[in-house]
Amino acid sequence: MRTFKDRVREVVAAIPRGQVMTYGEVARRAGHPNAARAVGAIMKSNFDPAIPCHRVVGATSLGGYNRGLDLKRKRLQEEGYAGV
DNA sequence: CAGCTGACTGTAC
DNA sequence: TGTACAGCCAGCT
Repeated sequence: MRTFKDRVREVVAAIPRGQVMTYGEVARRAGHPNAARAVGAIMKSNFDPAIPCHRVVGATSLGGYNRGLDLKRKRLQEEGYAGV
């Protein structure tokens, strides 16, 4: 039984380079439209380098990053994200 | 098993 | 335009 967490990890890992997704979008893609908070809580606990959690941003803010928000911004800019 | 926590989101002032 | 409040869900203790 894949938990919501596992699906979120898959969804985030499937985000193409240069593109970002909001917590709400990820939650929706994972099957839970209103579980944006749960997504954030999961990302926080997830230190797997295979998960580009820096591509997950908030709808009104950048959100956060377990390895340093500065690194997140840097990566997004390098990938071509103009939302910074 | 029940309660608390959190990288959210949308609405209201 | 910016800040504050309430509602929402799953994971973890």
